[in-house]
Amino acid sequence: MLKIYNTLARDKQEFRPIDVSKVRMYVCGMTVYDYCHLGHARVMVVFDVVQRWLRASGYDVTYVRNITDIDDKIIKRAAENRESIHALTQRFIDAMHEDADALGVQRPDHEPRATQYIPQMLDMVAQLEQNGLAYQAADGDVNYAVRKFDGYGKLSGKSLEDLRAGERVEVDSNKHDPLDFVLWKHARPDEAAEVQWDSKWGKGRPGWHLECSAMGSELLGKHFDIHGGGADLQFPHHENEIAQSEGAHQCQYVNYWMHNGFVRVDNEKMSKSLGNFFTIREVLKKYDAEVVRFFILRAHYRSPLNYSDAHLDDAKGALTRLYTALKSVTAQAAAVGWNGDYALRFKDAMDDDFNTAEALAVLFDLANEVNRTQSPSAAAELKSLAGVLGLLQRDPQEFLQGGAGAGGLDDAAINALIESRIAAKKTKDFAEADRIRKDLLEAGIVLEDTPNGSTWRRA
RNA sequence: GGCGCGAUAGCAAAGCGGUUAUGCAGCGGAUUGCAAAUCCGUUUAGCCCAGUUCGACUCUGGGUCGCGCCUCCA
Repeated sequence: MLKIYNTLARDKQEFRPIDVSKVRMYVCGMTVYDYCHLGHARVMVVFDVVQRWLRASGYDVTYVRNITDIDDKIIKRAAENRESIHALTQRFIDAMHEDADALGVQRPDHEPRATQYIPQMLDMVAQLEQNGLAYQAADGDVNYAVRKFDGYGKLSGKSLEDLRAGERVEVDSNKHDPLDFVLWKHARPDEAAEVQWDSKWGKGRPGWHLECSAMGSELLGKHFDIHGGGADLQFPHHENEIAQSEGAHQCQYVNYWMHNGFVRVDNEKMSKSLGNFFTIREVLKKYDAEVVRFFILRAHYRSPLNYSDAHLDDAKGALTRLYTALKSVTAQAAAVGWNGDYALRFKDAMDDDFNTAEALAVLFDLANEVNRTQSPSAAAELKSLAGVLGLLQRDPQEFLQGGAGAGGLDDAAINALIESRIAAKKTKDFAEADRIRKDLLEAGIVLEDTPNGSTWRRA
């Protein structure tokens, strides 16, 4: 039985979908005005694994991950670049897809863009206004009246009084209450027509929180199973989503809220504002994408994850061990059989709030068995279980010999050197054989002699 | 100030009230011409102080330290 840590309950709970065999899941995706960084990579990989595990468990999953393509930062960046909003966002949507594909992240079933759901958002504002939860302020903005919604704070565990004590909320005299948030922003005279939509409250554009509420209910219904995102979205974004959706629809919005932990650099949150971020494509120049995916899945999704080259090197070494086991024994393609000891341990780990760290430990035990017994069925099990996590699906040789940098030895040169070393060994000229091996090692090539000849991999 | 999370061996990172986590690194052995890879064995743990218990890294309370949210953020 799958258990999920539900932020709403602050506890692990047994997962019971609304429809017995179906799971409807929404994850907050990217605001597309720049390249994705490692923090974005974590959300994508973590919820990709959630989605994969739900499917592996037999559920019919509908997975939605939105794209925010209208927002203050996008408008600002487009103006700086002197390009249209559309050109800017399309460019970074394409880049995001490249990054996600490289990391083995499967495409969600739907990737709704905010600008394509403006009518649904306006309907929602109208419904909120009708329910007495929204009002148009003097400046033209339509705001959400937070104090009129009873459950405000139930997700983040904050009370309105506590928030007030924080004194960090900017005072805006147009709001009835400083904690009210914007549903519909009135158009400014200097803003391009591209960022203005007509509405009964005048020209304007949606507030950030509104899109997820509107797109979620449009694609998954007013009440769905799982909503995920980074821990920094818990408040205010997800809290506001609940206020909007439940305030408009008068029913429970989401049953299970999941939040992944941050990627850190030097023990600090990786973020745009701190400027301490590494883009995915930057990291992929140096490390294999599967190594990055493995690095992310090595930690539990709610734990902090420290980024450094040393940690990536460590992940690379660990993944190399798994591929090395598969190199020695051919694994025929096989569906996962869930009756074996390893498979059951793996399943228990994944069912325990997606404990990928534990699941990977099972993979290493299985790799030991493969190395020990050279059993093709054990190798097949290793490959199929890893496949559930989106790992180990490549040809081992390709992984182990991949990553040649520019200027390095190519395969032909390596093989030629190996041939001459074998010739030297035949004449017992070990000094020459060792010299060749040393030269190769200095070029980043590790030789492994086996009874059947020599193989190589990149260090 | 309010709310929340965490502290595990040299590094990284899990489970668990009593029995080997796991990966890397180290040490000993097997194997090898020597290595590498692999296998076998093995050294390093559980922030501090109390309490509960026959027994706590694991539960409870109190400290200390770190991190996050309260403002855009995955």
